This record gives sequence, C-alpha cells and structure tokens, in this order.
Amino acid sequence: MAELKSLSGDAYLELSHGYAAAGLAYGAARGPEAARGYGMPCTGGDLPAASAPRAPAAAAESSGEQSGDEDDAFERRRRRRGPGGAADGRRRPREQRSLRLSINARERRRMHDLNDALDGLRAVIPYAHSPSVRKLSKIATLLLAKNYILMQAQALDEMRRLVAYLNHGQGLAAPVAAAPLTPFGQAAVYPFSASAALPCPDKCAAFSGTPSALCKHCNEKP
DNA sequence: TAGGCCATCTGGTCCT
DNA sequence: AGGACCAGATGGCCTA
Repeated sequence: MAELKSLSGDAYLELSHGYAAAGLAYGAARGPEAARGYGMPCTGGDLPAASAPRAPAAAAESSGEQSGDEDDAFERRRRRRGPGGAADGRRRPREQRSLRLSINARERRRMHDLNDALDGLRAVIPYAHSPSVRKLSKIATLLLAKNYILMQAQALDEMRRLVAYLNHGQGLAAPVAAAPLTPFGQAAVYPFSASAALPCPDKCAAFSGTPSALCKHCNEKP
C-alpha cells in the first residue's frame, strides 16, 4: 500500500487524514451503536451477545442462544451440501448441528475479542475521536498504528541524539555513539532521517552521522 | 449502482 | 477430541 511505502515525516498525518476524513458524518448517519459494528447483519442482528457490547463475564454464548434466522441459514446450507454434510459424517445430524453452532459461537467470540483489541488500539492512536467522525476501519487502524509507532521511535531517536549532543562535553556515551536503536533494539531504518540533509557544521552530525531535526545547525539552509 | 467495510458462517489445518 | 487460528464465501449496510 502506498501509505506504508512513503514514510516521510508526514506519513502518519497523511494516512490519518486520508482515512479518517473520508467518512465524515458516517457516524451520525449510522449512529454510534451501528458504528460499533456488531450488528450481525447476516442473521437479522437479534443475537443478544452480538448486537450489544459484550460484557466480560457474559461470554456464555451457547448454541441455545441462536436465533431462528440462524437456524434457517443452517438448514439452507445443509441442504446445499447434501445429506451428511462436509464435516463429520459419522455424527448424527442433531449432534453435528449442535457442534457446528458451538464452533460458530466460539468463532464469533474470537472475532469480538479481536474487535475489542482493535477498539483499544483506536483509543490510543491520536486521530480525530469524535462522534461525528467515522471510526477508523480495521486496516486503517493497523496502518496508522504502525506509522505512529515508527514516528514515536524516530522521536525517541532524536531525543537520544539531543541528549548525547548536550552531554558531548563529558565525552561520548558509548551506547548512543553506536547505531541509533529503536525501542525494540533494531537498527533504525527510517528513510527520512538523514539523506536529504547536509552534514551538520556542529558536532551532532559528526557524532551520530545523522543530522538531527532538533539541532539548529542541521536545520539551517546553506 | 458499484465499491468499501463489516459480521458471520464454514471447512481446513495445526496444536495441546 | 477439542480449541485456536485462518481464509474464503456470503450477505447487509453505507457512501460516493
């Protein structure tokens, strides 16, 4: 995706703008409940555990809670597959159906957990949180989070360089003099950090090899 | 109306 | 055997 390939300093904001602004008034039209997205459109949305935010202890979804619509859907699919079905032909139909429903419920629960985690991620990504703004899609959430992490890592790197620069009079601190590290211990691979800038006339560029946005010399145009 | 996004169902695969 | 995970299919809702 193009957003990921361009990791310029504004990549995060560009992505945020592109995805978040695309659906203004979406939330207002759909309503916050609908925007949460657990409406279960396939089955008419009348499953209690699916149409409302799931209570932590209310994971007691069982096959007994399936709606009549789901029964119909099951029957339709069963007829399409023919007698015996594709799963386990040795099971009696009732037993087989009960097993299928419990598997479905488990999968539903798993996806709800995944969506809860995505909601948690959305909550900590800085973007326009507003009832009138459509919530981030799943893919946008992941891409935005990735770029945000990269941005934070870059900022941390800049701060480290600044600290090293300020402490330069007392000698070079070995850990900082080495290749700049991300919080995860990997070498920084930001394509936007150094290449375009000229060497700093001061000591920061000579020191780290990478001009710093926090250094006034690095930002001076020739 | 087409396309995007989503929830759900389903069968397959892997792991415990 | 049962559960977790995954990907494909399906159908609904919404926006441009």
